[in-house]
Amino acid sequence: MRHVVEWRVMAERRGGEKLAEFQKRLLDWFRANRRDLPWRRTRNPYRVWISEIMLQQTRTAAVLPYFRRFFRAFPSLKALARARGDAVLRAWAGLGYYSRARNLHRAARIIVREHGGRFPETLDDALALPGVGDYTARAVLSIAYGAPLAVLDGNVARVIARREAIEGDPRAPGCWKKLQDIADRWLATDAPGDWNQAVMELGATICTPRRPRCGACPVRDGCRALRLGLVDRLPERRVKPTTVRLRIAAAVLLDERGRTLLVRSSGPAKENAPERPDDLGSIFSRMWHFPALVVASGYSRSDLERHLRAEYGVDGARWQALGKLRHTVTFREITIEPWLALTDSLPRDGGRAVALDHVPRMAVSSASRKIAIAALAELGRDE
DNA sequence: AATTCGGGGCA
DNA sequence: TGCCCAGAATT
Repeated sequence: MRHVVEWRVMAERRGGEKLAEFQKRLLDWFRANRRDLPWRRTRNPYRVWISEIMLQQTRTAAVLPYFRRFFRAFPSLKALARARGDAVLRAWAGLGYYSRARNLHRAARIIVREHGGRFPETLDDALALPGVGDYTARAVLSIAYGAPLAVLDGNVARVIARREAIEGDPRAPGCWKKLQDIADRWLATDAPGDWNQAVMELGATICTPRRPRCGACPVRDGCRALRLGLVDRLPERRVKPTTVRLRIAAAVLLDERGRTLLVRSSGPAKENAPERPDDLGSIFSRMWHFPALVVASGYSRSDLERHLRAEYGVDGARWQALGKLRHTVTFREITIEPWLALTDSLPRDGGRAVALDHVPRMAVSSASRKIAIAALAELGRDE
């Protein structure tokens, strides 16, 4: 028993030494090789915050010119808070994800109003700001204030998945949690900001998604993926079934009282039957939907007319094509071609007649909602 | 849990 | 073309 306890203590000490050595090697490498980026010149929380928002899903090279320009236009958090919304958006134009700019502006005003113009220092206060999620809050607080918080982003996830040979899709909720736990354990608490940046820098420049440069890696000792020959297979690619492209024609019938026809597809032949990609019922979430037909690219309106007559015994007069809609559901990418058709009467059975302007508020799939809104918009234009 | 939001680099 | 990226908000 005594031996077991001693062995455990020894193992933990060895683990601790290994961790400390790993941390030192990576930090030394980072401090010697860090890129000289404009947001690394001070620890000004405003500067760090702006850079982290801009860097969300965006490459460093793309951010550089925008950061300089943005910072010239809005040199301080208070200047940003005072600015007009359209001025902020102008400075953001071309960078993409424009809700980032809107949230940034809103958050600046909140910070001035509620935090005396200084980026908040606690995790909860930071997370309460619009546009600040788990990653950004931890990044700003650790880099600007030295808070002991480990970040987890795409780079860190990849480094951890390789070093610890973690299998599974990193973005799956369970796996992400496990990765965050490891990131927390790894954190060099005496230099959280440098540590976080070091791991991300490693992922961005050495431990890259494809063709990582393991020969140049400062911490290749202790990398399980490298030892097991799994570097090219980790992290696991996200399982994304090949998308099926599908074209659907849908009819928005309209009688004189402003009512339209909704129908419901019969379910699959049997429970747990493999789902066919062109199963209308599943496309519309097995809810009420407009009469629709899977069509080829060269179909004509008469195909849709024939379908309506055969299935529901209804004829349309005065057809009008509405704009094409795109709808994505899991592994399907659907182009919907909605048609508006005036009719004298709706069928008594085989479906239900409801007011068209009521459809968007009904329990229908988002595809049906989009179609109804497009039809209503078209009708509104005529008036 | 899945989708949306953008633009660019790279194989 | 498809994938990936210093993610967050919404439904």
